[in-house]
Amino acid sequence: MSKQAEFAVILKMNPMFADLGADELQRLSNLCHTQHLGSGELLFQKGDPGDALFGVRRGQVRIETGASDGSRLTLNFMGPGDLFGEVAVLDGQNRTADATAGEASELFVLRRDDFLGFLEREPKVAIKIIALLCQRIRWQSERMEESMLQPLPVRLARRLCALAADFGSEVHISQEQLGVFVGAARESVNRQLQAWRKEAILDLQRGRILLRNMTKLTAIARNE
Amino acid sequence: MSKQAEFAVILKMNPMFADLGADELQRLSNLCHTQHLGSGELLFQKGDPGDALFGVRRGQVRIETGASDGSRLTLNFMGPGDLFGEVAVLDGQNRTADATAGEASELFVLRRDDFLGFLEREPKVAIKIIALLCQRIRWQSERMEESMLQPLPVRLARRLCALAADFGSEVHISQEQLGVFVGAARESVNRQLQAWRKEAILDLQRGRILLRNMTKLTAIARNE
DNA sequence: GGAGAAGTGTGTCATAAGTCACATAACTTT
DNA sequence: AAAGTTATGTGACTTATGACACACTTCTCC
Repeated sequence: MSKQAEFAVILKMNPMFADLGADELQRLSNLCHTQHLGSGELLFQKGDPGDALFGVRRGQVRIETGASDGSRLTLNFMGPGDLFGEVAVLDGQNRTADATAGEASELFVLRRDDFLGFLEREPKVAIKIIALLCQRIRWQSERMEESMLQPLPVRLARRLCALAADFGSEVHISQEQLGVFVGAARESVNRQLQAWRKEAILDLQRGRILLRNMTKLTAIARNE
Repeated sequence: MSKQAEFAVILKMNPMFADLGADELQRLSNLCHTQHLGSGELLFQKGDPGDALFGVRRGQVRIETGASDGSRLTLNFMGPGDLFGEVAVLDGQNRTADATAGEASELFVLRRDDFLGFLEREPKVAIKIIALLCQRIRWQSERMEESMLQPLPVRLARRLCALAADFGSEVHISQEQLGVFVGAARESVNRQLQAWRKEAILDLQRGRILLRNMTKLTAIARNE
């Protein structure tokens, strides 16, 4: 499979591009480049102009932010097939976090200029993108309002389910970071996790959470 | 001033269209129609296709939602110069609330089909709209996360400031509705308002709040 | 003008979750 | 292996806010 075809598949997996026709997708993929990163190498940092969209071909990229005390908090891991920077490439705003390679990686790169040129030549695609952004706005405003009003156990269960979808039943994250994710104090996170451990829903290790009973966890996430 | 020129001014006032050039704006305004509504007349209801964007030329339109118990909650008032349905016109999704005329009104109407045709002819405008939608997404995710984590007094002060910007120092809203707005219980809203009344920040009347000291209120909203 | 509805003011209580404080456990570095 | 650092576990306390209950006031409509 050609590089371009591989990129097209990644794009197609992303909701933002899922609606595009095969021909449109192919013309778009033709604009991509690739870039190699050594382990630990910086891809971009907070404040850089958002001049490209990236897809991970192999390796791993960590999206992290430097906390005020100098420590770093990981916001997300991007593995093969993941796409990031979709919004930046559309509006060109500065990056709001840093991205570094967790291991030697190869990325697909779609430059903003190329993408905008494409949209100008294909206004029908631009309109599809507009519709998708609108959906995202609606979805966001529904979810955010709802989600932040949910009690902590629900928010926590949802986050764990989301992480499980990406990493399987062994989630590698500290309770501190989990707290940042769900907007709660570390201690509260710990107490809830302990309660679930006693119910055999999960097991805890230093820096790791082992999900034992996803059925119960998703039930809690649904807040029934 | 022609009808179209009047509509162009309204569009220009909205962040979504503020970046458009005068020529683009003029071509867009030429697509508008007008529509008259009698007092109490229904403009659209929840579930209707979002097939147009509206601007209020004169009168008042209430955006409201039917609660499950049959009572109605007003989500917003749109007065002369206000624009609503911008998102619906872009993505065509169904309306999520009802709109009825609070008094005899005249509206500018920009139909979705006309607007999409315009975007197809002017891809540069489509790209500007995309950038604006992206901004809105970023803004939303920043604000929502931050906003819901703020204590009640801050959320309340922010909402009052926003209402003051639209209606001046005499805000006509029930404490119940205010509670819905900020996601809090009516009683909690009342207690906070009482505290502010004692500090001479505002005065309370049935269905009305009179803002006396915007300086203090905005200070609270900034959460300093 | 009387009845009922809608809006407001307040007391009491329960509870979720934050904060602080400290103990313990697990990794790292030298 | 000792020392230091980071992560986790837990108790005690505080606080904001929701829930319920009820009195009181102001509107609306026959």
